[in-house]
Amino acid sequence: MFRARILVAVAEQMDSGLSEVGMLDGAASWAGERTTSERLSMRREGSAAGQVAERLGQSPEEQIRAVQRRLVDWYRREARDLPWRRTRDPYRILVSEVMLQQTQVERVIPYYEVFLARFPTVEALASAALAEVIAVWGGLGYNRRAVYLWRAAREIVERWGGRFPGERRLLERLPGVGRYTAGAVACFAFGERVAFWDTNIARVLRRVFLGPEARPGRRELDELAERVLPLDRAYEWNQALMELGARICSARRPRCEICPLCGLCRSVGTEGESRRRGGRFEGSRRYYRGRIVAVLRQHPRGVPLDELGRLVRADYGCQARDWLRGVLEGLARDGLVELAEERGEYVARLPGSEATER
DNA sequence: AATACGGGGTT
DNA sequence: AACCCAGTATT
Repeated sequence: MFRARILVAVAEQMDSGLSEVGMLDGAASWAGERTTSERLSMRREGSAAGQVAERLGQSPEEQIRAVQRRLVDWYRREARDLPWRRTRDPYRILVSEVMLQQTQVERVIPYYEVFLARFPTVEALASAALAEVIAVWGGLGYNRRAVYLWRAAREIVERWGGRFPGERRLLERLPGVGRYTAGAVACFAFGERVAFWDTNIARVLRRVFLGPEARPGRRELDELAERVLPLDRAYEWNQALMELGARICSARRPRCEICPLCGLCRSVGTEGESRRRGGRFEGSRRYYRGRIVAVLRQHPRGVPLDELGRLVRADYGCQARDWLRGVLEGLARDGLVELAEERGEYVARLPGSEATER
C-alpha cells in the first residue's frame, strides 16, 4: 500500500492524471500511427516486426499498444520502492544513474543513501574535496565515476549556476554522462519524452519486438526504442522496461511463466543467453588499481611508493617499482591519484587531500 | 570497433 | 571460478 502511494504520487507528478487502466485502451497516443499502406508493405516484405505480428495475430502497432498497456499496468502494481523513484531532483537522479552504471540496484542503495547524506546538494558535492568524494564512494567500484560526478557537479554549479539543464543534448556534455545517463536524467528528472536504452531495456526490446535470434546494433536499438516509446508516460514506460529486464526478463534465466507480457512477446520460452568469457580479475591491473585506491582512502596524508607497494601486494619488491609507477600514473591520468615528491621520495595520495594544502 | 575500468553476489 | 551487472571514455 505504501508502494501504491508512492506510485500514485509519482503518477501525479508526471501529470499523467490517468488512474483507470481502461483509459489506456482508447488512448490513440499510445503508439505511433502507421498508415495502412505501410502496414501492408511490412507484411509483404516479411519484416521482423511484421512476422511477429503475424505470429501473434496482431498488427505491429497493435502489439506495441498492447505491450505498452500491459507493461505500464504491471509496473504500477509491482514496481519496487527504490529511493531514486521517490524524487525528481535532477541531482539525486544523476547520482543514482551514475552509481547504477554497471552496478546492481541492491548494491547501490546503501551507497546512495550515504553519499546523499554527506553531499545532499549539487553545491555540497561541488565544494567538497575530491579526496573525500572518492572516499565516500567507497567500494562501489569504477572509481572514475566518482571523479566524473564531482567534475559534473562543479560544472553544473559554475557553468549553470547550480541549475541542471533539462535537455539530453546538454546533459550528455557532462563528464561521465553518456547517451544512456543523459536520457535517463532528462526523462526521470525532467519528464522529457526521451527514448534511451541500457542493457536491460535493450534485452527486453529485442526479445519482445524482434525475437530471440535478433542481434540489433546501436542504431537499430535507437530506432526501436523511439518507435515503441509512448507519446506520454515516458517515465513509467522506461522505468517499467528496466524493471522487467531486471526482475523477469533476465539475461540468463528469463521467467516467462510469470511475465506480464505473456502472449505479446516474440521470444516467449527462450533459453537464457550463453555465458561470455571474461578475463581473470584477481591479479589484474584493474584489481591493483582498486587495491591502491582502497589503501589511499585509509591514508589521507598519502603513502610513499614502496610502502604502498607492500600494502597492495605481498610479493612487492624493488623490481616491481616500475610496474607500480605505471599503475599509479594511470590512476593519476584518471584524476584518482596525486603523485608528489617529498623529501626525495614519491608519495601517492587521493587528489585534494589535506596534506596537499601544506 | 575494441578495450579498460571494480567489486560483490550468484551460479 | 566464471559470470553478470540502470555504461562511459579512450584509442
